[in-house]
Amino acid sequence: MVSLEEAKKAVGEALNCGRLALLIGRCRVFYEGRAASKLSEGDRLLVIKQDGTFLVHQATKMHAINYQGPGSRISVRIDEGENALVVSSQRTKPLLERIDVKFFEVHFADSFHLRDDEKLKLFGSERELSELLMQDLHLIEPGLFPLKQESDIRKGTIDILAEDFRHRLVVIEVKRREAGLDAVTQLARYVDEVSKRKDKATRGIMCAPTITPNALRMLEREGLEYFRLDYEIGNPSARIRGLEKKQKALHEFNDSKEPNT
Amino acid sequence: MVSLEEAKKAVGEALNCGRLALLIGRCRVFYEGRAASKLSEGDRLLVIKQDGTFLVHQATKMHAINYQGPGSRISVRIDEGENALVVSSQRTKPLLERIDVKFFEVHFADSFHLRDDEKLKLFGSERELSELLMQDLHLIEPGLFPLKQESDIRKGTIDILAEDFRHRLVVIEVKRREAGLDAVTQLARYVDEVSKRKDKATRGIMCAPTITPNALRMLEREGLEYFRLDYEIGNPSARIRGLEKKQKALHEFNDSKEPNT
DNA sequence: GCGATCAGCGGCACG
DNA sequence: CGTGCCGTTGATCGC
Repeated sequence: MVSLEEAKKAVGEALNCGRLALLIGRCRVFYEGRAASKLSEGDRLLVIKQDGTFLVHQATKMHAINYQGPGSRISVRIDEGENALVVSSQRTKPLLERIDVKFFEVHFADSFHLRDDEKLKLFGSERELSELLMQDLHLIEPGLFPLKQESDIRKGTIDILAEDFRHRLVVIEVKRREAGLDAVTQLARYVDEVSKRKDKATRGIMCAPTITPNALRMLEREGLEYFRLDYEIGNPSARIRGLEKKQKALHEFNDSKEPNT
Repeated sequence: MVSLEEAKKAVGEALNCGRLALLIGRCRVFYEGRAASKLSEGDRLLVIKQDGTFLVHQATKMHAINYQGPGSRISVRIDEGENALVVSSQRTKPLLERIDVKFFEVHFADSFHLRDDEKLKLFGSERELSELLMQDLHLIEPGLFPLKQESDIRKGTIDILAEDFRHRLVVIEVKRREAGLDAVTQLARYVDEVSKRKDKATRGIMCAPTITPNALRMLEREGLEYFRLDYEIGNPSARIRGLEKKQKALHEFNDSKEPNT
């Protein structure tokens, strides 16, 4: 158990010296900003980082139940009337937003200096897959020629723009995980834009490890193509293992408008 | 400073008693699963929750640099050769994923019991706005009649389905924040689906506090409508303040295909 | 359990 | 600065 005064001192020290502050105690939480929330009394962990990051964690779940990103202004005061320690975070960045955490009891409070100059090295991002695929377009089909990667058009950003052996434009959308309706809609939007802009017949290809049945149905109805993208994540980088054209069998179109005769 | 043995004991105790564990120290982090990552030596905060949540935080930024959601299996061992404490988290849920945090020095390690039965009460969600709007459709235009909220169609979920005074179907998409291209695409998808399915002329209305210029251009080209949604978040609930039809002036269509005659 | 969408999304990279 | 979009997205809700 820590007195409210001691806890206040610990947080103040963290703020002054640019250190990490940790607080554990029984509190209520109040938030108002883009949305609003209330959380009644209970034990929580409060993490305050030197950049203004402000995280209120409950005992379970991954995400902080209330939070504020870097850049928020933090203040501490003791509410004599309620005999509570109030830690507040305020920012003005997207909007005026504030969080108040009112501690009635503090079980732990301290500050720590974290020395850390390292940045995470991440492998297996979509960008990385896209770059790999860019160099191996023949995996999709022979004669496919890369034109541009990350091509900005008005309706968004095309992962890969290519040309096939018949000089048709090909828009390729790469997904590192299962493609859903949103991914198909995205691809359709790009194909639409490119074909109109260039006034050329344009193909659209979705490359993803899997695709939901619904999404595949819509994709094929829109005249787009799906290739199953099989990839492996080595530690220095990812590697494309295979790429296989997939198509629904005709009889699987069981809700097609045309009967099968 | 805490000895590796003591730190191991603290984590073990947390695991046994279903408590929250906090570890601060100099470590390396290794992750492999849906992606892979490496993080070289530095000071970090490790949070382990009773539900298996596993968070590695650096000194800045909101998000944990490496993480694992609830349900992961945690283990601790001391690597005698390297004289390090290795805390690992493994799960199999979406895939086999593991994180290893190798501590060479531990500055702090303890476990805490958090008693907390409360759930966050959040106000101002899209669902809430949608419900409010459902009861005030006349704010959009007189004679608009609500048919259904949260209507599932094959291509997704329609926020509000209504009928106007001419008995045309109206698909309404509500956004609590700025509408972008994706939101417009989504609405267009629903309108397309509904009009085909019911074989009726169908309108599409986007209600959002703001809309990006790009999105507005695309929306109007698709023949959809935008209403500026002005709302306020009181604490017990949100309130719709106003709803105003917005339309681009003709001269703003500077890249329209048709000249203005 | 899968599937689609929301999130106080956050964060990044490019115009 | 906006704007689009990825994310080891996570979390929720409806089927």
